[in-house]
Amino acid sequence: MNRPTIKTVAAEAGVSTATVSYVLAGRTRGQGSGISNETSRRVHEAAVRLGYRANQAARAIRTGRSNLMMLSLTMLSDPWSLSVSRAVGGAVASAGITPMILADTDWRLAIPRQSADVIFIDDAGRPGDAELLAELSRTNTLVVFSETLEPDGYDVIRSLSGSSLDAAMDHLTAEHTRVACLTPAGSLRTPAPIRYQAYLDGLERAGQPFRPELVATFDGDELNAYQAAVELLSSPEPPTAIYATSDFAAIAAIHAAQRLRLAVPDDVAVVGVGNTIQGEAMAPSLTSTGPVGFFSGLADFLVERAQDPDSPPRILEFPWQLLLRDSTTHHPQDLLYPEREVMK
Amino acid sequence: MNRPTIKTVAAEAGVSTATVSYVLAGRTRGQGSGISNETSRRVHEAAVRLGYRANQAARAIRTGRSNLMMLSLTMLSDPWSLSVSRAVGGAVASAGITPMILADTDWRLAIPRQSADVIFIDDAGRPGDAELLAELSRTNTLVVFSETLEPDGYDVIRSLSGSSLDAAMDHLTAEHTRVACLTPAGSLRTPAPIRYQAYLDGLERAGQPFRPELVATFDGDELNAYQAAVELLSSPEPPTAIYATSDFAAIAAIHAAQRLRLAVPDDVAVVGVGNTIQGEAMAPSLTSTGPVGFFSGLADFLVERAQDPDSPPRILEFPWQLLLRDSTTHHPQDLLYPEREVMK
DNA sequence: GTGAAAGCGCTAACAC
DNA sequence: GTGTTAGCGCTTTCAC
Repeated sequence: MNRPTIKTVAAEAGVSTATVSYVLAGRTRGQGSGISNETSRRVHEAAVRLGYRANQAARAIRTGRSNLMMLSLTMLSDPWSLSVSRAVGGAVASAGITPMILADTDWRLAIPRQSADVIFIDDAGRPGDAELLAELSRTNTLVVFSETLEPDGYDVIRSLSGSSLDAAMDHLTAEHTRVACLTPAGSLRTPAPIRYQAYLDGLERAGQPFRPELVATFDGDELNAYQAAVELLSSPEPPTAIYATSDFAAIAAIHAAQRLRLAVPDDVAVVGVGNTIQGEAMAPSLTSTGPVGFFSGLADFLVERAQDPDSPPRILEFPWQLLLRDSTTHHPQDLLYPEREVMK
Repeated sequence: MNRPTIKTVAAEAGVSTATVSYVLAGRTRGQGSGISNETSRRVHEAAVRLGYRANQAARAIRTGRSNLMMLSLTMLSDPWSLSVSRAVGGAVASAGITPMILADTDWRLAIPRQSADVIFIDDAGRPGDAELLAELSRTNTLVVFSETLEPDGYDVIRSLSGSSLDAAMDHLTAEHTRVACLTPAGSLRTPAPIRYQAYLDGLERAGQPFRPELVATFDGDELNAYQAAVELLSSPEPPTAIYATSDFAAIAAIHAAQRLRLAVPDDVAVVGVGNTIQGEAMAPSLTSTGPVGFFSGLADFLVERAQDPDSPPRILEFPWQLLLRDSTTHHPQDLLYPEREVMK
């Protein structure tokens, strides 16, 4: 399967490799001058006849651009990841960029082995990540989603969840005295991640005690979240409300409740975090807090960055809102609790 | 951000580029001879100090191998796609191959622009695909999932659903006289895809009439499937059983039923196709038909093919079984209806 | 044990 | 209008 090269095509068309390169790049050469229609036609014909397709690696080495965008998505099954993929897929279409997903892989190990014009990283929060990212950004164009990092050679995408998480907790504690939390096991570290901290703060604001038995943790994906929720809801004194630190966990909690024949929201109210389309579309629709315009904003920024790698690193912030839906209230209102506007 | 090259490292370590290449490849040079420990140490130190990382494009152009596996997954949100991703992620780990997902994109357009050591294509059935794949396989190593294509320069992965789909329909028609079908809109073409044909055949075998109003179609993903199922189940004379041509559609149908306060399986029984982990884990667990050992078998084969691109194209077939679970029967049995063994 | 050098396929000055 | 040519960063043969 000896692949035809630009040389083969040049020979076949009876022109030089340079001409082939120019013709196939669709460029008119030099200024003022161009390539004759006759030559162009011959080259195209030869290329088609031979089944020629440019070697991307060779092009990349020469131009320094791969026209690749890499999305490192740590948990692909998370609806959040799927939303990112979908939004990016739409945004890149016209830009000649191909988005590739690096799934369920630790970017800390994988990035050094790959390259792309721009790399999006969806989880950077571990100790040491700041240094590692600064180091990697010397040789890669990085866009990092993080609620805590500051730009340092790389861009930071941030969604300001702060007071909307508080609003979510207040929404629950206003009517419930047994509010549980469903969160990844890693959340219990100190200092607590912002989403979990909001749970602790919310209880305190409401003057409610912290009960360890109301904190359910899980490792990994929705199946484990589901099992954790089943256990939580099967306990002797089950919660009447669940604050889940992600939409997918909240969705798993609702499925768990339905499995146990508990009515949502009557027997148990559920709120998520992230405001995903999946939560919005499920039944009952999921009350959640999330950034507005986040996915399309992220996608547009990634495309912009892929095309202009050298402009100074930026920070992009998205305001969050609490969106009340059927999983916490029977009478869906169009009420939003708008966050102060912090878009920049 | 001038990236250090092998040259930079060579200068820093006071050796030649060839030596650097050998040291960093971890190879002992020539036969018998080797690289002195001292030199090796100096090179490694220099590489670390400079933050050197090999340019993959340059390596690819030289060796003809990218160590990349491309998974073209047409509908990423489909649990089937996630299972493929997960299985492959596990299988490649030790082989030094990085799997990249090309999501929600038409491979017919995208493949010519990219390259990888091996490319997996998950939907090839359109007219003209056979020719296009044969053409592409001249310059790519392809593994194609298809129930109809034959190997032709590329490998074919096939799951033999045939009689297990019949078993699924027989399972429904044995107890139901209003069996609906939930399937993508594209299925209605002639000739009918095998999964939809099995519905038609099943009705006929049972001597039941075909009722157009019991065929619900949808475009795209689970949200649309969900809506189609809601409509179907809200109709004046709703079905008492649904044959969905995929697990994700079946899962959407169960959610739709739950939304409408219909009990599964009492008010409506549901079977899926594909036997995904999501269907197995949901509540009620989903009766489905699917290949056994498919995902791990596919993943292993992809890795094998990535490492040995030149052995003759193969066809890999996986037998299907009907797995009875809670979405069609109240007393989950461990009964399997084993397909005749056709594994090769 | 190590270095020199060729060349992978492509692009972009520059020459004519 | 088109051809020549110098590399991009890397691997690998061959010479020392």
